[in-house]
Amino acid sequence: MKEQRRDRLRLEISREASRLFWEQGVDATSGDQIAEAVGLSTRTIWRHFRSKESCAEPIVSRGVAWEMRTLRGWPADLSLEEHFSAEAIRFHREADPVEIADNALAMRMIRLADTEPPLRTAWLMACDQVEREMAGIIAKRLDLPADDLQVRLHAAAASGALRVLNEHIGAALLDGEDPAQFADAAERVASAVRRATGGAVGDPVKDPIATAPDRG
Amino acid sequence: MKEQRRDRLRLEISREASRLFWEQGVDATSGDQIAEAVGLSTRTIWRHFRSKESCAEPIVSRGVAWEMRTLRGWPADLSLEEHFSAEAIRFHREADPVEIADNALAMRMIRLADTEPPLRTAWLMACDQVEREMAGIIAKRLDLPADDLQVRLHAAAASGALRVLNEHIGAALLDGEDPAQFADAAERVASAVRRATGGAVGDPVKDPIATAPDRG
DNA sequence: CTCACTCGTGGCTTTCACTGACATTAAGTG
DNA sequence: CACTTAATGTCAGTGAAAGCCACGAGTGAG
Repeated sequence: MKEQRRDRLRLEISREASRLFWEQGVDATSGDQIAEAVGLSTRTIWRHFRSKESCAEPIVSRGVAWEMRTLRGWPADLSLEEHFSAEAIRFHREADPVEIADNALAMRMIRLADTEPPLRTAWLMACDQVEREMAGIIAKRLDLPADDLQVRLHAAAASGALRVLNEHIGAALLDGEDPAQFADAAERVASAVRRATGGAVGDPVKDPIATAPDRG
Repeated sequence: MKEQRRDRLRLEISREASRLFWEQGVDATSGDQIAEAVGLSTRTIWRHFRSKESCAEPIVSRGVAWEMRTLRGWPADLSLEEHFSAEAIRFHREADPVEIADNALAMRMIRLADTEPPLRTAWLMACDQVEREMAGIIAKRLDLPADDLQVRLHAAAASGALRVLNEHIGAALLDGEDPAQFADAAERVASAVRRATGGAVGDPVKDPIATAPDRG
């Protein structure tokens, strides 16, 4: 089965499962219900997900997908603040409605994770993946091996901060707070990462062609 | 049932479960086996633990119990380096054999968590608890509410760093590395926390009676 | 002491998440 | 069209977890 098609199906299942989890809770949602909602047999659900809770993983991962994509494309000659702000502006222009809907669903799952232990494990596992990927990005940026202890410490601290910000902003938005209040989310993430890594991650690692603007 | 008695029983179950997990793997260990090893009925096991994997949680938590106790007793007028080093020395003098055995078991579980996803979730959940408690400690120290965003960011970054150090040192010890190599573990933890919080957590928050020694 | 009451536990039973083995279908290829 | 292959469906398990009821040990009141 094509990787792409497989992932799309997993995402489709995850959307329905997340919706049901949100509407009636995790415990009250059975594998049969998920299967029926997607229009597949129950057996097929278990072929694509090893557990009921993990059905939420693809949607939950999408909650940090933008951050990860942005980090992966972080040019060596830009500060984190510069890059994140620019990408955030670009995102607001090119926002894909499907991605926005998935994001809202992801926020709900992360919020649910506050009270539903099985979902919290899914969220923490997703953040664990983020941490591993971030270790790779930081390692490349600092020109160190990916399993270097210092790199792992930076990755853990930075991804921990990223997780807290995601939980905080998501919860606030679900509580009906004004989204404009988080227009500076990119700067907040950047400064949190910079602080969590003691300044080791955040600066340009290569001289830009032109002089960089000051960062205060 | 008395809190204390209940916790002791949970710990007893956890010891046996962890031993079986280590000896024969998580999948190969059944709830019945755990029950038989402790001398309780299977039904009672499920009354005390919501899942098979979570049977490892109390032992896993003990892997960070010393750090948490030490943090809880961190006097306002000492730096983290000073306090941790002093406590580490004290621990080496007063080491309780039972605690040492539990610690070894905990290290094995954390190592197992590398390859067994269900145990990894248990480890991450334990670290999540550590983070929450650390948030309380940091909040008190900085005289801020426990749900303050900055406090949560510090707690996440600090507990993430603590987790990585635990994984790193535990794995090294299990691989037979010389324990003397980690004699400076306390300083490493302290400096990692200090760095992960941008220096916000680590300094004394109250003038000591006498002048504090320098910290380099 | 003893009756009543609570609480932790054991055994039996059920539910349901999840798996293995095999049948079936759909799509591609000659 | 027959043949292959991959994806899904069907059905009968397995085992983790929960419901239910009963037992026995403690405890306090009378």
